[in-house]
Amino acid sequence: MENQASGETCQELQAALDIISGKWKPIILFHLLENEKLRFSELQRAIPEITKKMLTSQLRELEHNGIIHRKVYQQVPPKVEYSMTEYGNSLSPIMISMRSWGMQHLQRMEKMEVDSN
Amino acid sequence: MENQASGETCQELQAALDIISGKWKPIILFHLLENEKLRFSELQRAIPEITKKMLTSQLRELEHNGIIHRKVYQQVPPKVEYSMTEYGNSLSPIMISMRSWGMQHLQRMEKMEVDSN
DNA sequence: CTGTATCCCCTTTGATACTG
DNA sequence: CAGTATCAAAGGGGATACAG
Repeated sequence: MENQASGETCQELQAALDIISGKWKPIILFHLLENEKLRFSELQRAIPEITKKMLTSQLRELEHNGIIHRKVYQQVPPKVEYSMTEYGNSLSPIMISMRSWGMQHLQRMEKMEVDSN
Repeated sequence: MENQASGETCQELQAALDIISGKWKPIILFHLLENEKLRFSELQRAIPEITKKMLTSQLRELEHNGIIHRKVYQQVPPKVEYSMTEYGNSLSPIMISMRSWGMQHLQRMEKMEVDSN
């Protein structure tokens, strides 16, 4: 027990990444951070390539992790709104610094393309 | 062209995550951020569960992205040292904020376990 | 020591149809 | 509208053997 598996040496890193990374989570979070509330169908329109199945599963995971809130209106036809929780909003600093790093990275890549000519 | 696919609406986020996320990259970066230089075999010992194949491929990707430097000593037996590049070190703020968020998240999870009893 | 090359499995993702 | 169920496809990752 005193000698942890290395995977656990940076559990915190993994824990954070498990929540925000993946094929769809970043863009879902992006939209929910920008929009306060979004219905299921609005998210689908915002992310046309995603399937219902994937959208549902990713939203469920985020909800389960306490990042987003799912509000169901008991009516027909159904209406469900998703929004960031207060806890979810605590991810903002990370998201912001990643976006700014990523932006610089994309510019750097672009520049390297050009320079290699 | 004026109407981007939504996946591209947050390209920066994806770009950053592509580099730091994955099954092995976080822990590889973790070790290289803490150790200045590490040989291939030292990384293997630090991450016992990883296979050579995976370690090699992940290091290659990080190198290709300019995050780490690979220094080969032309000798027999071979010796290769990996280290963060200056550019790679620019990831530090992100890594640090992710670790601290992750740490709080783990505590929160733990607390919720307890509270549910 | 520092890798490559194969082969195989298994999870993740996607396509599609169906439902309350 | 907001999902679920099912099945098929794809790709990542592991085990192992080989190589410079």
